[in-house]
Amino acid sequence: MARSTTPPKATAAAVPQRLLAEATRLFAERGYDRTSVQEIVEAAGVTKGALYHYFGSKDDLLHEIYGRVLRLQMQRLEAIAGKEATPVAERLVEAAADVVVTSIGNLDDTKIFFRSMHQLSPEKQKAVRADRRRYHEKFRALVEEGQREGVFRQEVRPDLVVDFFFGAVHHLGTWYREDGPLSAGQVAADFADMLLHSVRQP
Amino acid sequence: MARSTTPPKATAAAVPQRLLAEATRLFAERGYDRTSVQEIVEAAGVTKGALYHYFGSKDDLLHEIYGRVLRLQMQRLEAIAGKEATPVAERLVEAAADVVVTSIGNLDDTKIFFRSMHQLSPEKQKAVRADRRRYHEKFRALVEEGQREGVFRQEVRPDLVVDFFFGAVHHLGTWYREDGPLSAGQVAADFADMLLHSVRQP
DNA sequence: CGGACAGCATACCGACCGGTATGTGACTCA
DNA sequence: TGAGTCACATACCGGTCGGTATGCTGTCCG
Repeated sequence: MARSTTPPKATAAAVPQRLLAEATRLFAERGYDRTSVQEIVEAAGVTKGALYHYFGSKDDLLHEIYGRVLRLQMQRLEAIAGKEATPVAERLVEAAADVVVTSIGNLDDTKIFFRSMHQLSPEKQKAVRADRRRYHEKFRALVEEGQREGVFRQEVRPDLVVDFFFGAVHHLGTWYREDGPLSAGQVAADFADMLLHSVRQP
Repeated sequence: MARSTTPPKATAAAVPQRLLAEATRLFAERGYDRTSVQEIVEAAGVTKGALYHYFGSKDDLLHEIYGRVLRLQMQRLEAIAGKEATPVAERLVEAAADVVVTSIGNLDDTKIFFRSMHQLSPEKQKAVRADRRRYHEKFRALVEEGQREGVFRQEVRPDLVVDFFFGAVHHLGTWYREDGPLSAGQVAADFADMLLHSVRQP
């Protein structure tokens, strides 16, 4: 790995990246349990020896996917929530629309994320839950900030707002079709609009 | 089956009901693919012979669960949506709150419902999707009715409202805990409230 | 130039898993 | 009373799966 940055005459991408990409595709399509490691390595054009050279187990692949999603979303949320010059209602709308667009843009990841938590080993599951919790708390903080400022209604429970909205986001993986009539931006705008109306002072 | 309506000295309930109950519990806990028929029959106190006497296959059990959920929810929605004397906004709120309470009341069913669609055979999957579609259409009709009457905002897409809300409902199976601080009624009231505020004229 | 090691490929294993074929006792009915 | 059938139990099967042990080859370093 250290002698040449990227093999010049490789098939397409480096082997571990190819394995992860094909695993993502297959996990999203057939589900984790119904995808065999044999199918993954065949799709990537290698053998099991290669997979177990780079990954310790099948659910290491899954854990990688979860880590990728959480890192990306956490980073984007932090960037948006941190704009202290922007009114909180605008930041909430922007964060909501952004997570919808990003979830649709990586629809395979979204499908996997909300369906395959239980297939992780207990320790990895715990780690993922902790990260997701931190993410939700950051999102919830926006709602609480809006309530303190008086722009959002006091009677809604911030944690329920978050669970409500992210239920809808996770569900995207179930019904959204890339070739459907709605663009990611349209869905994002409507979802963010509904979220805003559900919390702001009438 | 015809000679005695219910065996008086049976273990607890009739065998097929017990099988379905244990299967539901196990599917919700470990997932469909990670529950073996051996585990199901052991939990029910019988053997595989009994299971395959009453059910054609493992995914017949799953299909039964889906049918049970859809029949129940469709029936309840029809009862609520049909109250023509009640204003549409009230009917929407009542239907929304009811599906939340019912989903929490049958939390195992809810967990299974939103996770295990892909484990059904293609034909059964098609049938379930068709039923769920009819259910969503009935719910969507309430939104459209409110828009025609002018009590709901025109700019929200009714189908997106439905996908938004039922995403949150399905997600209940992931985060709601029976022993948590929130009662089913509290969640139902808040969810219904958020739904109403997200669609009604300001 | 010769080990050492990374980067795979090959071959193989034991543990299930869903499903089936067959047996068997209790009960019904003619 | 005996033939038939329902309601299961028992035993078994072929196939698949995640994982591993081992072999091979090219490259880099000393």
